[in-house]
Amino acid sequence: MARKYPEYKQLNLSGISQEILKYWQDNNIFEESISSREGKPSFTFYEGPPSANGLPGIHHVMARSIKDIFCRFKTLEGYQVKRKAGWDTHGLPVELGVEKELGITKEDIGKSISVEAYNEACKKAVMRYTDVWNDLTEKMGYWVDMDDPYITYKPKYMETVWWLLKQLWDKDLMYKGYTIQPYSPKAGTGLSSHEVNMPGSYRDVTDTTIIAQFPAIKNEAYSKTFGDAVKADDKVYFLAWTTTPWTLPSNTALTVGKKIEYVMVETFNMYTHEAQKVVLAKNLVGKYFKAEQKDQPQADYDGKGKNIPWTIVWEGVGADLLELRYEQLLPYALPYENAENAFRVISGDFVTTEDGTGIVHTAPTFGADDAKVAKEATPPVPPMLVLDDNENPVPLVDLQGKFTKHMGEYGGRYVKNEYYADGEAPEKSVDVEIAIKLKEENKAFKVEKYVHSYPHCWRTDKPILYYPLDSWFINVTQHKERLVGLNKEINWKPKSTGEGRFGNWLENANDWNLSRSRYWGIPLPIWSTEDGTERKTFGSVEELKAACDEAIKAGLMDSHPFESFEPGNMDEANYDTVDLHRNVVDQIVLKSSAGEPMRRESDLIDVWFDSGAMPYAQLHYPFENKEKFETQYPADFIAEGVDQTRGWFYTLHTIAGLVFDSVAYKNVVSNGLVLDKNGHKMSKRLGNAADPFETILKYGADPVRWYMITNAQPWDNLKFDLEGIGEVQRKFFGTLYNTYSFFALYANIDGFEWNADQQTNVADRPEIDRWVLSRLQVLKQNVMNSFNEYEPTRAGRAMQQFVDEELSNWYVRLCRRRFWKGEMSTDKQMAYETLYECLFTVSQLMSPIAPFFADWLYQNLSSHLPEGSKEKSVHLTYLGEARAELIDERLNDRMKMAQQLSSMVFSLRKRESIKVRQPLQKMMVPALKPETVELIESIQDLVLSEVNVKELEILKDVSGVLVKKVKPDFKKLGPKYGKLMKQIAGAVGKFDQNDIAKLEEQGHYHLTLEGQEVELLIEDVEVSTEDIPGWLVMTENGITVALDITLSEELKNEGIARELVNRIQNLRKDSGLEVTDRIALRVQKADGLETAISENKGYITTETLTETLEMTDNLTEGLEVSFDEINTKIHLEKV
RNA sequence: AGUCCCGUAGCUCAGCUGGUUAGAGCGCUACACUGAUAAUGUAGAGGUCCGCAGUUCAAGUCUGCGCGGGACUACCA
Repeated sequence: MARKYPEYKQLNLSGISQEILKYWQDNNIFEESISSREGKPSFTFYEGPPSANGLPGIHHVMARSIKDIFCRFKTLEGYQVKRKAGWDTHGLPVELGVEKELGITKEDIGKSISVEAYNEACKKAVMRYTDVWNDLTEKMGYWVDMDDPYITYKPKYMETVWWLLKQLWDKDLMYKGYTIQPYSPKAGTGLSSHEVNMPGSYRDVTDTTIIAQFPAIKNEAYSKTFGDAVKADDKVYFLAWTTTPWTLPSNTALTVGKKIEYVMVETFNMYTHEAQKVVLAKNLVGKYFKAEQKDQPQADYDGKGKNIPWTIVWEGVGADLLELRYEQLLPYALPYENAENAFRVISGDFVTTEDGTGIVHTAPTFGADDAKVAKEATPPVPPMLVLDDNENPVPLVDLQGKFTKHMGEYGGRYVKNEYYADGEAPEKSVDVEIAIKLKEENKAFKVEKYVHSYPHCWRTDKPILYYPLDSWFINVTQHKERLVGLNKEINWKPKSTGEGRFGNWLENANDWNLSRSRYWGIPLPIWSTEDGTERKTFGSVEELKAACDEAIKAGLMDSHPFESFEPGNMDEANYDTVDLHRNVVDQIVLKSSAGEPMRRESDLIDVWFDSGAMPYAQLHYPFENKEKFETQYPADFIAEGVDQTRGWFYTLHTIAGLVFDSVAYKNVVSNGLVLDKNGHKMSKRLGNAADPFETILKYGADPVRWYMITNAQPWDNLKFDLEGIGEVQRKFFGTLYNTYSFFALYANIDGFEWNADQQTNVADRPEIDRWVLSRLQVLKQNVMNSFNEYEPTRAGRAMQQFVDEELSNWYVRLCRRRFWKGEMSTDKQMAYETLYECLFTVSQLMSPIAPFFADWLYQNLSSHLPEGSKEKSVHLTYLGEARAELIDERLNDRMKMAQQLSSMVFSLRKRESIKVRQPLQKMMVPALKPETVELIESIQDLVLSEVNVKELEILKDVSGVLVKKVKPDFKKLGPKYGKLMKQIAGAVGKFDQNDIAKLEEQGHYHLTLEGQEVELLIEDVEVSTEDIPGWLVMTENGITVALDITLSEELKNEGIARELVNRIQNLRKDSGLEVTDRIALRVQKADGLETAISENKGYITTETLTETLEMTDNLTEGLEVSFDEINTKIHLEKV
């Protein structure tokens, strides 16, 4: 007989993944899953481009599973789901990698290596790991079109980015500014706020901190403010704290809070022991002065010890201190302009008295707040900018992070020891040296080590500097409201990320700093005249080419970089003649309206702009694909990690909002982190990172995906535990595999063949079939709803529950006999059809999450079907709607009852140690309500066969036999009686059998509680039975079961027969017989065995497929078996 | 400091619009079953549902205040 349904020896999920993957590749299943939906409504997904410059981790499997699930599901629903892969190719990580490889630094670029060669190296490096990524993509079963990915360094992509910038320019949303920015001297670039806020960039560091003493200048204002508190020869200092002593030479102001209370304290310097008076915030006094020493006579101080006396000699508020002046602390240099306005006390809102002294050291060149308050003061406080050799104003620290020559003995030294190459850092950092110097000069009030968190460059790992840089900005602030409004149209999963995290972020959004002073990226398409009075921006190669033509005519340029480019020709070959990177465009000198040369603004744009531009740039919009773009914008769905909230999610949203006044995506899933099993972050350093390839190879992609999706909601962090995958493998996939194997085994024996057109009528099938089909349709509804609501966890868990509990451990278990017995029959046919349908539907429903196994299952089920009635893959099938007409909730109630009754009988058997193989005569179930009676009648056969009992009697209400119990229905009574509820419950609890009888007879019961009349209705309570005197009884959830455990001879013999059958079956199996083999059986005689066999001969022989059964006295061969009190031997052979 | 998430059995997690014995799986113990067997059934042990206060007849569930864990944002002088 031909086997229609493949049978397997064991489940090998990893093998299945590989085998199915090959099948997909050989048959172009992915391509067909898209082409077969041509003309159907499209569902648009945008792939967030990974950078192929680094290796993928296990968290990528998580993120990509989520993406894949919804794309596959929508395909099943009939949508056409195009998904183009993409690569993020620009940016600092690539550059730094290349520098390291070539052994160069940023300074060498353009000198020892040409920009062109450097960019070429970057281009090569960036795609280095594409193979690894593609490999993972395939092995994990992520379907995305990798043959034609968008690549951000391609001319077409870059041209669209230029076009977008031009749109912003035309809307007057771009401007050049000068701001204090996070700057990484080692990387040689400013960092965007997203970069500074990358997870892990803030780190605890120990710095030398100084409370410096700024000597007050004794002028008119000074006398006016302090009056009698100060004497002519007093030394008075303002105390200000800094964690960055290297900024002290750049100090140009002190900032106080107007309303903060300040005091002047008369005391001694702890290092020089000189007498002095210091000013600081009043409520920080306790932090620096010991209470015991307060108001001790100054004259008693010995000038050495630590018990320094102190006395408050003046009190006031910040406003009193404004415009006081002080001597420059470290006079290395003066601001090149308006130096007379420096070294004053000014006010600022941000001053607090939480730490420090309540007076803030202000260095406008190295602090964003500092620059702001300095600018706002009247007159403005100048920043410490000095003139370099070219007469250009520069700060006292250069772009490498070194002090300039203006800094005397410190000139040329790095301001932080971390910036030195390994082993070259001096023992004392400049911070420490400055501290020593200040101590010696009586300008340090206190020096100490301090641990605080400080941002680090995410790539170089070195601390960042805040540094004044020229920059181009996108004016986001202006359209903040609109962006917030658009965000409300987006369906966020989870909601809180959108409303809370992302929403708050938008509301506080700052202008987007686009500038990056690097080489490998998309150049700003802005050309300026020397003095910056005229600027031009280009939104296409064509425009730029025209401008070049003009420049050449004017003699500003010799050669034409786009000589052979043909405007309007969209061929790849044409675009291959263009390169828009710095090595080319920096050579372009254009002509201003006055004939002056114009050069390009030297910065590149933030790479985040590249990725945020992908909806447009992947299609080379608007130069090509206009119609296609219309149908694919905005995205229906995107997904990335929650860490992208301020990354890709933000840039997509901002560009869409500012340029198109639209959302870029309608639904977004932001998934949480993948942590190790102890809840710690995975990192290569700690060695707790799981390798995605190893994991997939070992377990197969499906269990990994299934585990990740079902273990926790995607947006909760996942505690990734390999044992959890093992559990999924055993419990879910193992069970489903067993169910299929069971089906295949018997379907092949019986020659069952699925035929969609010749089905038995579902309505005619047995209760249990209709039940499981009803459950199946409920499952289908649940799963489809869950997927449509972007709740994959719910969908997965529902399937798991169905397969394990309902299909395998209830349906198949109860129906086993239907498959075993005898020849093919209608009932068998029905059982096969039912089980087939369940497996088939499950294969479809699970395919988004477990694409390989689902397809394997589907193909096993369908390979024998005639052409035209099957698809090549489950992923090409159409799911269709759930068949609501098959759902019958009452069936479900009945089945629940059956399960409960069975479990109760098992429990009773267990209590009396009567094994299930021993048949029992009778069980009784009391049922008071007619519905319950009906319910039990409908499932009694099921229960009886499950628990091996011969009859079930339903005890209708026979007073005296049953002991009843009554329980108030809180939901009904609560609202009616409110506070009396407790008393009612107490009274009802005390009802005896007579009270219950009375309530049941009359339908109501009168109670007087706390003087209040209570009329208790029968509907307000639940009456149940609790006991049947004289029987073995159990009660659970209001259902009672009684079991007759007396064993007649007949029952005993039947039990023995069953034991024997069991032993024979084991022997059959051990002898390696097929389940269909027929046997000749010989059994040695034993006490009590013969009658048992003769009474049950028919049963024994059919069960074991025995042709001849012989009882002998002396069986020499054969297996010894013993059970109950019987010892015998059995022997069988195949006939 | 602010915003958001989380806190239920040893572990991983359910618990809908408040309703009176708080659930599942894994793990553990014991017993059974075993022609699906890398399964399965039954029973047992294991919970002040983070704490406190409030609203309510009734709170794991709603509100407030704390505590603990996490993510993010700002600042970190």
